[in-house]
Amino acid sequence: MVDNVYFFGTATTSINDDRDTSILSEFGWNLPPPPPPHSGTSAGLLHSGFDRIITDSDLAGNDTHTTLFARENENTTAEPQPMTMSSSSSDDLPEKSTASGGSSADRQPSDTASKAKKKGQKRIRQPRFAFMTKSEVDHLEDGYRWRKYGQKAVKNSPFPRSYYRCTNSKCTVKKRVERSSEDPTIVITTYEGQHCHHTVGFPRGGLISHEVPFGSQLTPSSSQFYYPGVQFPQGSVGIQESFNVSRESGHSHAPSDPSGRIFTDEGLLGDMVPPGMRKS
DNA sequence: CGGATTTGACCAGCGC
DNA sequence: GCGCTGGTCAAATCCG
Repeated sequence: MVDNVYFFGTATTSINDDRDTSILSEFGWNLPPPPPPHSGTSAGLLHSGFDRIITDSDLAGNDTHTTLFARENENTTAEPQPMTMSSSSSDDLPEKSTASGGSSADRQPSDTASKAKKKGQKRIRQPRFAFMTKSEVDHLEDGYRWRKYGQKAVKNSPFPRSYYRCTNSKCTVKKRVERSSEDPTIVITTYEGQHCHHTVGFPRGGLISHEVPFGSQLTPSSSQFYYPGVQFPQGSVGIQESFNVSRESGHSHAPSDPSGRIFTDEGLLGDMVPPGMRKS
């Protein structure tokens, strides 16, 4: 597996205006799919089960936004969850929709959500994001650390599907990575769940995890976007600057937030690193 | 040696 | 009920 890459050091995408963030918030997510570093040209695929896809035209004004993403359609929700998550029984793949395969999770002692489910109850799925990127690399770096826990051959596709879990033990986020059978150059990444932490891996292998109290700002109703190491106020134009970090330097360009405050290195550190963890 | 990956087996949902 | 399929587990293996 490729070493984790600090997202700010690899971003090639920028989001430029309020409209962009409104589009993201339209999806009800505070964790927009991170733009992969290996972006290319966009593809026009929309898998069944997803309600829409964001295209370059949706993000007019962006210079290099080439990733398309969509939230899985929730119309098929079996049991809406009381708080913030809604479930979905549809799949993001072209083939028939299934809600199978979740049973194994019930065996996980740590998975209390699954534990709660008993016979006769459908597995409650967290909302999912899929986005497609033209890339030669299967597993796109997104700033988080993932552990691969499975790989399966997919029907009607010559390419296997890989299953990843967030390495943070408290984080239940999963993602699936597969190549499009229609266009092998397109990587389809599906995220399920939302990170409960900031995880920032640095190019040299360092890792900083910034825990966030569950439920405090993880809900779609929250006004926070989540990205590795930084929180984006919804509608903030600061998102753009936060992305505009050169790959070469791996350092921040001292972006400013909407109020004009400059994000110095210390400011970023202050946001990401508990004071006790900092090295001078 | 510890963590990550591989891979075969297992399980449950769904369609017929 | 049976077979197919997707999703997950877990032991074996790999790797830094």
